[in-house]
Amino acid sequence: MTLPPLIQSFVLHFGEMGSRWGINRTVGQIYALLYVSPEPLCADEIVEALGVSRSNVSMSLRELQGWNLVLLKHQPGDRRDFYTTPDDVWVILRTLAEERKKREVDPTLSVLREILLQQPSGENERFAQERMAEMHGLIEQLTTWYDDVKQLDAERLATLLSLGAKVTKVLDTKDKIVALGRRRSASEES
Amino acid sequence: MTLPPLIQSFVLHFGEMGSRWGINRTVGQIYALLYVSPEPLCADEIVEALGVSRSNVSMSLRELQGWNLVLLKHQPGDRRDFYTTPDDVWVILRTLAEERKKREVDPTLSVLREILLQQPSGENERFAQERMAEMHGLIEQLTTWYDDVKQLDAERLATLLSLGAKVTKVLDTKDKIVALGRRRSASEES
DNA sequence: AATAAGTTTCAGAAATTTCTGAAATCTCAA
DNA sequence: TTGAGATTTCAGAAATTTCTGAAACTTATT
Repeated sequence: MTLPPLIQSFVLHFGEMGSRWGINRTVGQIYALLYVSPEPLCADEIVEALGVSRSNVSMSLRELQGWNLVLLKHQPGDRRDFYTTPDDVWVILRTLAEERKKREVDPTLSVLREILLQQPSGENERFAQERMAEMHGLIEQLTTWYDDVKQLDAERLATLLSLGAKVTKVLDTKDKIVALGRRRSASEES
Repeated sequence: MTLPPLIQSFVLHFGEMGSRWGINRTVGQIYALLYVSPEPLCADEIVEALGVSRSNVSMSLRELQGWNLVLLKHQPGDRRDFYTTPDDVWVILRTLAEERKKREVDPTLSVLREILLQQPSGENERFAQERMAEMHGLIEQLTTWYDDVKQLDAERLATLLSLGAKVTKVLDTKDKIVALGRRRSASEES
């Protein structure tokens, strides 16, 4: 691997982190490399930069495509495939969230649903089912919220984010105003 | 492994899922088992239930303790350690979020910060640093939001969740009311 | 201090995952 | 149709992770 030191640290870090997520080292490194490259890279350039085998790069790129984390570009008059990452970090975040949900949350949700349909035999199973129902409920709440929020355009999302917990303050204020309005119209009626 | 079928499916699923996260099969299975058990279990009961070695159970329990995902209980007059999971699913969620942040996000943030302090030499490094700054910015926004929101009590959190994207509607309404208020006081002034 | 009941550690075995090189396949152009 | 340039596949090698059994350790009790 022969990369500028600053880029190399980044790439190596993503390689390490890879294993904490479900992805492997090479996949992480390739992603990092593409992310910081000004121009799309072709497979051989990646081989060169990271010092791993051609076939490994091929398989890893395939996996990244499965995650929708890389884009394929073609240079006119060149038969090779060139790869980049989407350049808007928010887009990347959404994709990541979507894919992780698909792989990590949805399967669990469907296993839970299936089990909850069954008839428990015995007290232990009954109790277990109750616990699973709690878990199922929580996950469902979270995914509903997520499905809802992911529709928002970047701007509103940013507003919400920067407000953070202050949103509850706004909610409180609104309640007060509504209450005030009610009182007012009540007194007007009398 | 000799468990009621309904519980067995759940435990096995968590074992499988385990590997999609960073945790291994046994750790996942033990967690699932404890989660659905009405009473705390001791190590030997887990060995019995899952059919894995005693030492494996010991190491896995240790790892779960590292994640703060299990609680140690003692029965009076019994020297053995008994384990459970917290029973409030919201507590579990918070713990999970906290620990994953610590392991997956914080290290990246600190690597990024470190790299961003360095002086880029050459155009490629300059560009890479810019990209890293974008990533750093996004992560920082997210963690600030998270640090903020995690303070909320369960009730408010639930309200926020169930509102979902509707929060923005409330925000819009509030803006209108404020605007209205401004217009009113402006006309009073004139 | 000896013992007993329990837990942890750790070196190596077993299993799994990742990576490679060689061969197969694909695809466009002549 | 052939061939050159490129990508993909896949069987096995290499590396890593997980799991086990045996030994070491801890701590309460006699």
